[in-house]
Amino acid sequence: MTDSVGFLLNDTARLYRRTLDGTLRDLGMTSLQWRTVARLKREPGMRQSELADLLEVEPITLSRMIDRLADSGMVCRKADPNDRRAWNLYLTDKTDGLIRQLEVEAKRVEDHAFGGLSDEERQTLAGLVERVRANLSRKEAVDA
Amino acid sequence: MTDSVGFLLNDTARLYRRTLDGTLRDLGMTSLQWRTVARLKREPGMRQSELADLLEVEPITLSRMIDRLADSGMVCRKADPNDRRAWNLYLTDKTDGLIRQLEVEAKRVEDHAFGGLSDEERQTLAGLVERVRANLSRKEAVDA
DNA sequence: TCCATATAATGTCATATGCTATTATATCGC
DNA sequence: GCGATATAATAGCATATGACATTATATGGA
Repeated sequence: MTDSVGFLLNDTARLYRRTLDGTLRDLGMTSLQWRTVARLKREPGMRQSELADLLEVEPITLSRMIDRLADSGMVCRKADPNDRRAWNLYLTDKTDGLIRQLEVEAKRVEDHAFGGLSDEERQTLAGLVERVRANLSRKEAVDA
Repeated sequence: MTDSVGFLLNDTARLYRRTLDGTLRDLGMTSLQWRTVARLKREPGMRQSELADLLEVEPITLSRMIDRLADSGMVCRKADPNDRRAWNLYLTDKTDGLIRQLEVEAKRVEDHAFGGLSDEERQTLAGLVERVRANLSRKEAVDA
């Protein structure tokens, strides 16, 4: 089992995450926090339930994560004008510098990880991994 | 950031883990538990500290994990004959059937994940990922 | 309209994990 | 051999997360 391509893929991703988490910790953020911020940057105004779904955590987990990010002034909640049960989430200006730092660090880790691979090899890798991802995104097939 | 090869690799591995975790949960095991059992199968008699190091969890975390596995009769601790501080860890006969089931399920997930890729493509993928893993295993280079 | 059901968010409790400290034992330098 | 230091395992406490329950609001059917 530990020699399979699946194991190799996961072990590599684990090393990747560990490396990135280390640099993130230096910036005072956890992995879930930066995923949260990165998503909000792409798509501001999301509801908590949408974001929790995208990040694949429970709504209550995201709720408390947003509490902390709001306490530290990085995220703000605004009442959803169309649904009084819901909040819309936005990044504050305070996060701009932090996000730039994160992008620099993420780029640094990526350069490290894919160092020595030509552009063509990177594209080949991306294409193959994308096909694996597409397979895994098809829910039904595992038990088929 | 979310379009990079690094993100793709991690997202794919995350889907892979999630799929496997789902089938493991049906067998009543968590991801850490099956990693623990798989390692012990490969190398019986390890000390807790060695195993914790391999699994990249804190010794206290593994200590409690072994408590639970021992309670359920899957692992047993034997006193290390050469070091009275240490335990040697062994799987019990009870786990044989479970490990076979795990291997079947792991194979099923792998077939699902890599379906549609030829043997040649799988080898290409494995080779490229292995080079990425080798890069990430070199600690020094991220900040260089 | 009004009731049943669904949904958004959050509180409570249980569990898993990490940090720090503690105990028992081993190893190293003299 | 003996004291200082290192190591194996574990306990106490703090934190992060998930399952379940609860509240407020929205939606759909009679």
